[in-house]
Amino acid sequence: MPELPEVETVRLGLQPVLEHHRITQAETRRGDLRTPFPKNFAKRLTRRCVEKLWRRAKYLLANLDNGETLVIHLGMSGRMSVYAEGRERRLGQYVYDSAPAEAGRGKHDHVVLETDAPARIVFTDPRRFGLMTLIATDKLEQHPLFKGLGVEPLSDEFDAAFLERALAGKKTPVKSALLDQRVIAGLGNIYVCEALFRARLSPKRLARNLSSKSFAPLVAAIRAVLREAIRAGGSSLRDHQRVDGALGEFQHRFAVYGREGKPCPEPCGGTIRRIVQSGRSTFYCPKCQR
DNA sequence: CGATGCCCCTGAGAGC
DNA sequence: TGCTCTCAGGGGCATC
Repeated sequence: MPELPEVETVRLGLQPVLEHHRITQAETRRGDLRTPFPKNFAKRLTRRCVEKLWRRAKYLLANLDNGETLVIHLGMSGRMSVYAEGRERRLGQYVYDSAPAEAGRGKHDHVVLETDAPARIVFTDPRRFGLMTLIATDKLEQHPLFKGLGVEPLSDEFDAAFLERALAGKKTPVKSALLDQRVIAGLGNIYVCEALFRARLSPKRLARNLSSKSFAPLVAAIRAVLREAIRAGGSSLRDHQRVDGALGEFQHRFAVYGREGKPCPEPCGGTIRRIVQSGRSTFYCPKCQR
């Protein structure tokens, strides 16, 4: 589920109760997610202060005051819920409820953190494709999870010249190239489809065959769709929610994703098609995407 | 190097 | 309130 905008939405929601706050208690409710939790995971989190909460690609990272970083990946169905202790109150843009006794005791609630905000943070992940681990902060960049990651699409580094260089000579379809986290870090299936639609590029075009003048509009489309999606709180299809349980809104603005058989939103008269590329669904308008 | 398929796992929705 | 099938926002791995 969660692509860059959803992870960023979760980060913004966690920030007020996690950044510059101390973890007073940590609990894992099973031994593993996609991979086992590291040795003494809960113990190593307990009494640590979070100095900074940030995002790289689709990973959430919490720098701790002991030189380790808590790394979180939401996989396909991962979710974070925040409950503030005590009376309901406003923190940042979210309203938190006090934590009911059962919060964090659900079938798919795997990790529960208490912080001195005070707040309870619950990680829920039915499919368990998510990941939580601890990595020495000064070795993050060399770690296998991060070593090969490409450019952040919302950074200044990501421009037409970069993308032209990155895709040069690639025989793979542009859709697959944009999904490749070694090229651009954080794009997923939804936003690649939406960005290609906005740039009027066929997902089937080979990356190396894009004309030089198509990179600037493609970069602009990627950045715009990500920014709009973040502003909308991400897309809620099945699992994604804000940390207060509210739904994202961007799914109502999809031009092509999940709209197979429906008319193209442009007045071209085309019909949205679904094809499969690298094992994932691609949605596009064959009439206006060339 | 690149493309494809399978795997991890659970739940939702469609079709019967 | 059945059963079976397909599909899902990710990503790692094996294979050809």
